[in-house]
Amino acid sequence: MSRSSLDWLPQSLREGAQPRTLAAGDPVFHTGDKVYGIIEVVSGRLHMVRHTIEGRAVVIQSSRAGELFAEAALFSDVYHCDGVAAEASDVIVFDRVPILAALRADPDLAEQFMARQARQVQRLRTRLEQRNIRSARERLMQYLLLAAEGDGRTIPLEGTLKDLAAELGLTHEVLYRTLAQLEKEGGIKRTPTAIFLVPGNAV
Amino acid sequence: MSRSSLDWLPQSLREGAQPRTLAAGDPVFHTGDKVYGIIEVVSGRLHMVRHTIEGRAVVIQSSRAGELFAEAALFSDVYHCDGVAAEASDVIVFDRVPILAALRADPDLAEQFMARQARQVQRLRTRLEQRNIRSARERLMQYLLLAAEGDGRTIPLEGTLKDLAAELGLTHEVLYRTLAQLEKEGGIKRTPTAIFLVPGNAV
DNA sequence: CGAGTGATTGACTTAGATCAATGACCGTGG
DNA sequence: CCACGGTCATTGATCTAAGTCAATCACTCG
Repeated sequence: MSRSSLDWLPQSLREGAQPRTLAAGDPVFHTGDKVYGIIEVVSGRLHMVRHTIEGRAVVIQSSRAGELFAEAALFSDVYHCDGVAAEASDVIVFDRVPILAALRADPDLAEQFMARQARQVQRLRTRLEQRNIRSARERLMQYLLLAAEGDGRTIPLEGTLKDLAAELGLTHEVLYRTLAQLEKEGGIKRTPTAIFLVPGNAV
Repeated sequence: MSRSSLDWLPQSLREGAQPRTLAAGDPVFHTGDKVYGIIEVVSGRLHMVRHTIEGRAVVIQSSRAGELFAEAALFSDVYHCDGVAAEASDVIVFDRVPILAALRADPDLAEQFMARQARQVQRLRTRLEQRNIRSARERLMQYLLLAAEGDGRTIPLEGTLKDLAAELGLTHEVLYRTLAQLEKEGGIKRTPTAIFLVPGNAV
């Protein structure tokens, strides 16, 4: 569904853009930096991170190959989060000014951009909703149900389980335990790269 | 800052719009309904609600006088949440089609709309970040610091404390206790309509 | 072959959820 | 005008699930 999701960016923009190669952990911007543009992820994975008062790092957004990163920053002066490469990644940097100009000039482009932002908002709302589920088990199940691919049973694992724990707002230990328990009870099956829901074992 | 935030909607759109008066609890749309348009809140307060598997209601967005409600739905076919009036409210309903047409026709309007959506995204991210703070006390403090008005000390209370508890993802009991404790320790002062931070008593 | 990290499991603690009860404060209808 | 049902605010007692600390094993990367 979002495989080649950037086809809509006009060729003229792609030409002025700059490719960069990042190693895992490389920063792409810091909180407070002036916004220079937005980033397309060609391969790998970028994370948007904030730090709580207690120093805990929070992954706020994760963009994978074919997705944009930090779109919302287009309309800000400075970044409000840190951006880092979660793994070795190739990206393309689009300068801010030409993008904004293109959005003004091309209503189709603008509409698509708005539609993406709207989806982004809805996804964030969904995540927020998830967080209102207190039970680790139910939270995880809710996530798995929503994250299941077309067949409704397969959840491919991008990144590590630790990342998943962070996204769910759980400690990794609790996630491991809950997964182990669900597996023992037959609700899910696991491989290193995916989780499978076993139909008929919901709750 | 967001007092008269809807001035940017062109007069032509306002003319075709329909006013409605809502009593507390009145629904404005249900999950799965076809999207008919977006809503401006003239007075009162609208809530976007979802229901978790366990039947708990989650307030996902709250729009107050002068704000738009369910903008993100413009680009969807059906609503993904329930919309209800949190209190007696006056609203104006803008039909979907003319809004979309106006956004295509007017680059300024489109740009402003995109900027709003971007802010929306950032606000949601901030809320998500808040949820990663586990301690009720720190979560509350973080909220108060961010929600403080210009003077950096006053947090006006819209709605009930129960609503605030829901927004923070805490039970109301815990919120009451935490507020009581903070007050006892001198970190905050309270009136029925506002909370005041006492400088020099952070953390 | 270490150093670093992820995955996993055990033991223990605690903060927040839950259950429960009370008083204040509506608004409303008789 | 007042009694009554409803909700909010508040506080106490108790419980439990998630967090925390800790140890082990398997990998991978240089």
